[in-house]
Amino acid sequence: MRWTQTLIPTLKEVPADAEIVSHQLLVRAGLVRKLAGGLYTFLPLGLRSLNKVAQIVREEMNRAGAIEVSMPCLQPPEIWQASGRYETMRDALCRVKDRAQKEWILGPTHEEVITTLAAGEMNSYKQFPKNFYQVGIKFRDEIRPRFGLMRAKEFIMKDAYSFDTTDAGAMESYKKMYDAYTRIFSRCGLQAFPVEADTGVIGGNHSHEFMVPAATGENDVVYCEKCGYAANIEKAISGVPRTAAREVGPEVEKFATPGVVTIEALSKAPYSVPANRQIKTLVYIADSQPVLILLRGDDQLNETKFMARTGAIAVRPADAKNAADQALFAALGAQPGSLGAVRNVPSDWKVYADERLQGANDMTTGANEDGYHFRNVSIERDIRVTAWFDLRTVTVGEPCAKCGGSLKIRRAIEVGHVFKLGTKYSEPLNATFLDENGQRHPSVMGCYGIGVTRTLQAVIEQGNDKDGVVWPVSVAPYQVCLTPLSVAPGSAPMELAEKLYAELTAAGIEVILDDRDERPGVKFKDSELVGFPIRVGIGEKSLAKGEVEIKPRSGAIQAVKIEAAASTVIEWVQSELKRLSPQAPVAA
RNA sequence: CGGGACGUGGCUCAGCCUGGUAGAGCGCUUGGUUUGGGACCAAGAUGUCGCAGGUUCAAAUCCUGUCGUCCCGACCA
Repeated sequence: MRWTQTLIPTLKEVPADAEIVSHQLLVRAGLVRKLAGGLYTFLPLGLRSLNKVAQIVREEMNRAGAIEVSMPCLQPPEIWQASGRYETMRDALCRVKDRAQKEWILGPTHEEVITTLAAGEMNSYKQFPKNFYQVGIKFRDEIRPRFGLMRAKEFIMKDAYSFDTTDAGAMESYKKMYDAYTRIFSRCGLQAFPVEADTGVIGGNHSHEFMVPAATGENDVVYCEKCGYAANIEKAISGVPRTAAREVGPEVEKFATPGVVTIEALSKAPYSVPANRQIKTLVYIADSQPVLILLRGDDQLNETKFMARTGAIAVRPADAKNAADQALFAALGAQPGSLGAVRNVPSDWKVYADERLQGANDMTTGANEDGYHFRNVSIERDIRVTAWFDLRTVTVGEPCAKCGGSLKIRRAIEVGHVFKLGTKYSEPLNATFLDENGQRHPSVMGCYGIGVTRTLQAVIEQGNDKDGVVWPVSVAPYQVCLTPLSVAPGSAPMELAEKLYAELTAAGIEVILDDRDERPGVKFKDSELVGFPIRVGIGEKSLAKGEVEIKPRSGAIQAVKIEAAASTVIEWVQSELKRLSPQAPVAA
């Protein structure tokens, strides 16, 4: 491709609406342009890189035995009602109406569609196992799209769905995808690692996310360097000890704490109750029902755990500023800051307590009377706890639950997610098969997603420097940029550039020839901004010495004899591709 | 949905407080000089100052509303 024949609108200045470096570079390097919030047009170079990620995904999915299909974006709401997600994912669904005012859903994911297909076509155990995948557009009504392609209203996703006859078979399918994902991200030059994850509204009972470490990521990952434990903070557990039991105190005692409405205030003089001897009482509304959540004063609630443990679909904290919620505080008898669960708790309210409080005594908590607290509280003696769960958020430095090592936390971008679904969709949508004995069973499913557009941006987020993008050769829009410093037809640099272009192209190398009549500085800066992995500089100066200049994007310029230029470039590209290919190939 | 910031030429921004002629740099067009790290000179084109009301003799500027964008939170595969 010649530079002048495509469209590469590079920008010197940082776009005002791009916050993180990968988003800035996507725009500055002329890869994408925004149409509206969360909606992007892919320009020629951006599309090339996107397609390369998609191609790597396809190759590895095929290698793992998955088969490609293509499903409609426009989906009937009926199948969403059947699975129950018409309600549970309601807020994330983009809905449209046709001329007859019939509602359609712009698919955010395709479990319902593929399961409907399987229900019709996969009726015998002899047809199993199968793993269907597609690469296509997904729609999410994101509350707040941000960071360019990272969280968009419309994006490209690879989604795969496996169907097995047994749980063990489903585990095997899961493992194949897990391995394929490892290979995919490795080939994209990404340092991605799997972590244990919550299953959210997708459902199922076993799940890993593939994370790319990045300060700008939207996820916190808890990990242990000693044993390799890693989990999304929404799921992570730790080995923190339970609250130390003390000698059982006397009766609960009320004491005045005028104006004290925070854990911190109570921990200071004259009260001096350490946060770890306080019980924090939160009022939540879970699926329209008020509940109390008890945590130790120095712990934070993990809402994802709360939802996962209780099965709640919609939860929110009661809001003292919300008139409707005031009735809840009135029922308890106090405002936030003086709440507790020792008395005044309506008998139909569930009280969930974090396991760290099990057996705790000599605790202090709100008295459900503004300006008063109780001390000498023994939680099992004085509080009606409906159920004990792990509800707290892990913090840095806590002991690993598996090995006792010190846990760390880092930010990361979620680029892939694998789920073992079980029969969550096959049962309601009647995806059943007959076994050898003529018995009908629901198929055992798994689902596996990769955010292709997000992966592309993650590659940039991980690969850049002050001059621009630093692409891995596997994902770069072009592998080589030929930069003749004179483009006059018939000039020596241009003649050689044309010759190298033909040779490299014939060898299967992807080349762009910068045939713009621009000054050298402009061409060098642009090639670095766009980030082509290798640049061949062809100017009168080096030609006079019988040489060209080969400059890897992240390495030093080297002078190479003209005769050796093409072979040097070819070898370099091939060795880079080999370096990015996974060490241990998986058998098909 | 709550909090905050911002909407001025294709891009980045100034001007607004204190109302009165719409500006700069980059980019673009033309000509010339340049030509190994984002050149220089000259000439030029490009704006209903997001939109709608209001105040005023007069509004980019003040007021109200609205739409959009970005950030934080909430929320979220």
